[in-house]
Amino acid sequence: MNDATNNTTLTIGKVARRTGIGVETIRFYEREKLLPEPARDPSNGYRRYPESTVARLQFIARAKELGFTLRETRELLELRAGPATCGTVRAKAEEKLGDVRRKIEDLRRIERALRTLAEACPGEGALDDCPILGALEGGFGDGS
Amino acid sequence: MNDATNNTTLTIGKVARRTGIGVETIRFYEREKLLPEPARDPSNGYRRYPESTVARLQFIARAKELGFTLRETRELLELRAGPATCGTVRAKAEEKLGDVRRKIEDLRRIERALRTLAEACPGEGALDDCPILGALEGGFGDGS
DNA sequence: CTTGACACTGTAGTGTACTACAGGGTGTAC
DNA sequence: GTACACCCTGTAGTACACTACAGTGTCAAG
Repeated sequence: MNDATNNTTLTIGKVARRTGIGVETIRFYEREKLLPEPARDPSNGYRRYPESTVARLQFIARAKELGFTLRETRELLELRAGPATCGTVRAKAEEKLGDVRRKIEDLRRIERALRTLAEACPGEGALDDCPILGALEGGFGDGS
Repeated sequence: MNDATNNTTLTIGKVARRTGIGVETIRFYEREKLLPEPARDPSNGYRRYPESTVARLQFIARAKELGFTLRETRELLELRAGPATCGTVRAKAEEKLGDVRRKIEDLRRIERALRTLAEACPGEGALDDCPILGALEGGFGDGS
């Protein structure tokens, strides 16, 4: 992450506009260790972010939308930056894989229920005429 | 959801133990309209929940883990209970389907990156020896 | 130089989602 | 009757994730 070969760095405001994440939130993420402290412009103390920060922040935003807490997101990001050995990375990656696969499976259930619902409601009609309106329930928790 | 034919109803504590969700949270969900108000035992005013409440609460818990806000969860649950016509249900269900599919796609990306990571780290070795440790980044936001 | 946007640090406040508690009532076993 | 678990309502507090603000410095255009 050294931009010595590429001089393009961004101020915090530029990063914010690029990502739709507020400057205050970006500084918050730095405090929470989701972002590394960026280099500073020596002449004014302003943060200078590498271009890669944009992708990192977009990852963080998406992870939040997928139900990951900030701590979990940080752990995902640290997989490549933290542990000392490859074996540790592998073990942690596989643990996270289990979480991710479960989320996918659950979302698939919701998708199926919603699709069934949409296909069962082709047009006009009272709700009483849609016998599959209970499709959303029973799709969960009981191992179907 | 009428238990006239099935007398089994549950007190709030039983529902809480069955679901792992606290009684106070259950009452909170009722206030937030995620749960309908249950019938009451006339002799003491206690809530009596139908058996189906357990599945409903498990759905709510899982939806939260999947990144749905309570409002979004409520909207999902209201798909079968709210709008007046089948056509409206269909339109809303399809809107939600879009959200769900995007979440699935994003999770798939994370899954792939994690799998790549795990497979690239077969055992011991310094992190510098894992050239794919950057797999997590760049997997997002750019439509790669 | 003036003006307005942008940046800084540190503190305070907001929204969401719970969670705990106070005070009091109910049920059951001993 | 006692003790304890359970229930009720309503209020207050906590955790998480931001978001706003105060006071001050910096930059760039006019």
